[in-house]
Amino acid sequence: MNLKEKIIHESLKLFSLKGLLSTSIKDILEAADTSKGGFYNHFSSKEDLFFAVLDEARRIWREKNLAGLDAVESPTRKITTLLNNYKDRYLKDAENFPGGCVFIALSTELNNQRPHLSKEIEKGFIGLKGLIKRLLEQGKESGELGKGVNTDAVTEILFNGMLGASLSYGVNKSKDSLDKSIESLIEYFEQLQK
Amino acid sequence: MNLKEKIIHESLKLFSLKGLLSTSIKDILEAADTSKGGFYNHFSSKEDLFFAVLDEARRIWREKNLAGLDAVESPTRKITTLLNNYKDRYLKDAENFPGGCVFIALSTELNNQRPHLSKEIEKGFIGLKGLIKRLLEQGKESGELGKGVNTDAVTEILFNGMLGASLSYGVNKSKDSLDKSIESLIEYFEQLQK
DNA sequence: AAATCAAGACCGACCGGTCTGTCTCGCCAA
DNA sequence: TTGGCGAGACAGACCGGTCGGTCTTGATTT
Repeated sequence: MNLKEKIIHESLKLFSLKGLLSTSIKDILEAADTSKGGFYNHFSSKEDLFFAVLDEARRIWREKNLAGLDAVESPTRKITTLLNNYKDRYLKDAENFPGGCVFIALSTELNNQRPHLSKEIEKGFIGLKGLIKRLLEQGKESGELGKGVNTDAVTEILFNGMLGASLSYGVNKSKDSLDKSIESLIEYFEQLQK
Repeated sequence: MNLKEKIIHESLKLFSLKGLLSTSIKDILEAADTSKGGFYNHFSSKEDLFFAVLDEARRIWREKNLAGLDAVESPTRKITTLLNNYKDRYLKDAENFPGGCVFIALSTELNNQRPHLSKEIEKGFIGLKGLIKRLLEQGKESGELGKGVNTDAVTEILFNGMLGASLSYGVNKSKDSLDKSIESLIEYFEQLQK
């Protein structure tokens, strides 16, 4: 791993712990064991780094959450797979996200102070919500979900449930509690398939 | 409103917008139209102010969310009242919380940087979760909820749903979306009562 | 020799907090 | 009634330290 990648990786961890604004360049330099010269050789500014970190975070998000999704045919089983990935592979990934979901940390921090940055993060949320809704509608078409199911409402509950679970996990750091949160969501979703 | 109250009130707004660490004393002085002398005459430090703001935020939270709850007898109707209060009286209260729920802003910011402060905020989350669970169990006793209802799981969904809805609202600022989030939660909860 | 990379001194701006000084107002004595 | 005084409220200069960012310098690589 070269210096640029190391800086991105360490910054990702720090951002997940402290957000963008509370992470100083000095923090990053110490974590990556380098200096101002080393840093500004690869990044033109902190904001430049932010976008690089965001790209890497998105890549990891997909890698963790979409793992094995293609191998599953059933849309409803894709959703439960996603939920389990989210719980076990993503949120518990303390190597990359020691402070919890970096998107939540960054979006709550930047919403009202750096709208142009938080807009970038919002795209990911919209994407996830869209994915859930698409899968639900496919589940309806395939007959796995009854025609009476309100896909919009279920999307809301699953999506907000995932966000809420992540937030709770950030606060209480309890894996048991996280498991319960997501398992409750899965239980709810499976009830719809009867 | 005297200066101390004004500082608390303005700080509450700023904390909801930018959190504690990103709000500078200078920001507060300008918002409250005062000076260092005025500020430190009433508060010994920024942390001292933090606790005063937290107290006030909790008072307002109760005032908004628990409004009319005593007048309702049915435990399940208490929950729907709470959800509607949360949506209409609390989250949309831009006067006190222009940046959205201040507890979420502060807890995500402070979780990993000021654990002793975020512990204080966590108490409120635990309290809300406990309230929901208690009401659900009362609903089970009174027969409004079937005996097969898993109160723990429903608590998870309602609580995380509320957090997720607040977080989403912070990101997209859409009242329509907020309405949909909470209404989906209410719809889900009412399904359980059949 | 040229290009690349990293070290760290340095810059102006801003941070939370301290301290001195000024002003106002209530209290009490004459 | 009035003059003097002390306490509290507030203004803002000032402190050491940290912020993001720039720039010079030197070492290493090709």
